[in-house]
Amino acid sequence: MSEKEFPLHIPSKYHVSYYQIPIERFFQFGFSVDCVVFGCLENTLKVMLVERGVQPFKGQWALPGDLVYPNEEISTAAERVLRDLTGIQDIPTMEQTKTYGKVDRHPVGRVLTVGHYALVNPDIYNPHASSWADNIHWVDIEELPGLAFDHQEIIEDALEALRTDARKKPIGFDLLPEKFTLNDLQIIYESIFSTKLDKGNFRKRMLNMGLLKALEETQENVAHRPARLYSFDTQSYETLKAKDFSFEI
Amino acid sequence: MSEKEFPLHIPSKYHVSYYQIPIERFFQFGFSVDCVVFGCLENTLKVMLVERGVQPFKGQWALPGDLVYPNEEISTAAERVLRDLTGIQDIPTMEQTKTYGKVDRHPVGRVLTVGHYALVNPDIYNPHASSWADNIHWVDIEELPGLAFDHQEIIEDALEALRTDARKKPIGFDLLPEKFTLNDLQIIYESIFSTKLDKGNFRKRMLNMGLLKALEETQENVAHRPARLYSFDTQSYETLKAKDFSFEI
DNA sequence: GCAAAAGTGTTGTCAGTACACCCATGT
DNA sequence: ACATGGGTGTACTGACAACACTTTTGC
Repeated sequence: MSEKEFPLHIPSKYHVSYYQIPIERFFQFGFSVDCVVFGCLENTLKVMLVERGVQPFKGQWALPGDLVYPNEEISTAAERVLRDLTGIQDIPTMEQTKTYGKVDRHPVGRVLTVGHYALVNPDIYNPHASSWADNIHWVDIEELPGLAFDHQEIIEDALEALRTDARKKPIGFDLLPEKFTLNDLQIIYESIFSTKLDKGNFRKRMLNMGLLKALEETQENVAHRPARLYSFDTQSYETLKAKDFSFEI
Repeated sequence: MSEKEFPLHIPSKYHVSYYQIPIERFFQFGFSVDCVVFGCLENTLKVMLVERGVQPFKGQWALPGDLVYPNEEISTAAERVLRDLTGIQDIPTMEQTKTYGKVDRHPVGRVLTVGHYALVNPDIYNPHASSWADNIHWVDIEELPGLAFDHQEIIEDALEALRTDARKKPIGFDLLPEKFTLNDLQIIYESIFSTKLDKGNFRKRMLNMGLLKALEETQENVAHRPARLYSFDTQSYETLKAKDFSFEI
């Protein structure tokens, strides 16, 4: 990308009249996006952290994030960050959480950042993590290291947002591969909410909702009765949503 | 406020190395806050709108909002907007909702805005509205006029956030005066969720939660049996919150 | 007395919980 | 055979919805 694509288009057409201050003075903010990427590895909810390759905070652990280009949409920027990191083209879930703008949060100047959370499934993150293996780590949400900027706070808020959303929308499925067992699903929810759930009751609720398509396949090579595999029934979800059905957990 | 308080402090210490673009280029964003102020008038949930006094969109209906000063916190800016408008010093509820940043959302340049919602009660908004009477209106949420910028969308999202929060936190009380009847409270919730609720069941739930202090006072000069007045028991709420009690409606 | 809204009580249903039990597979 | 997790059934309970009823005021 060339410098020409970054014109400095300071506006001058209007003035903020009430204080007699030229409006250019208000156009000196920097602006970034940060992504809290959740994944489920080893039956635990983890967050993707990177080692920063640029100043400030070079070498420290941080969330994947970047400055936004002057002509780039917020959501596009967040998707770009995640795509550059993992190669994912279509991110199933990417939600804005909150915006952080403390005057002194960035040593370079006044930089606001828009927090996001994303959910990725094992089909995706396994192959691609290796290309950046040195500086991408999946970290248990209970064991976060010291982080650059206010990224600790951003993660905490993202986790809260994830928990709220997970009660109302079937986003747990986005953390699973295409085919999964009911136990896989239960583990996801136990991990998100840090609780234990009753097996029988969990199964009944999930199956009664009509969002699962039972496949003919079962697990293989397990030292116990093999579990049936299911997949998320997107079509059924869309029809149910239309009739003011609501996912509740 | 003088111009001196608005220095142009373009940073130059660091460079974004991966594209060889000087970091100054990324510091050309404008940044504002917008407030969706909810109040309950005539037993209906309303939103405060203002007639814009400056360009762009001068003369059109819009949300109260303003550009943020380079050394001002986001929350401070939102409180300032509301204080300038209503004289309120301590806003009981002011929550960030979402950030809007479409490239073309502002005709002057790239301006991001952080949406907020605020709840105000009749004790406050009645006296102060008159000082700006010409250009402040309370509008029924079902009957919004055409609005400047993307303010329609900001209101819709704020209403959704209000509804979500109102189910989990006792914020309905912030829309009421100090002393209120159970029916007043019921009307608030009916208005927020646009539904009808059963009187008996609503009373039972509210009283059982232990968040209401029954006063010795009753209504006066009503053409029916006068209702008992209640106030919100802040102290009880704090103790209950500590024991992982959760408000649910 | 009557209208109007405050305030109380009763009943049935349904969803969630706890928990016990059987089933199929690898070693 | 037995360990392991998959999968099913039952009984209890407590919250909530529906609705009928009594009470207190002004006119």
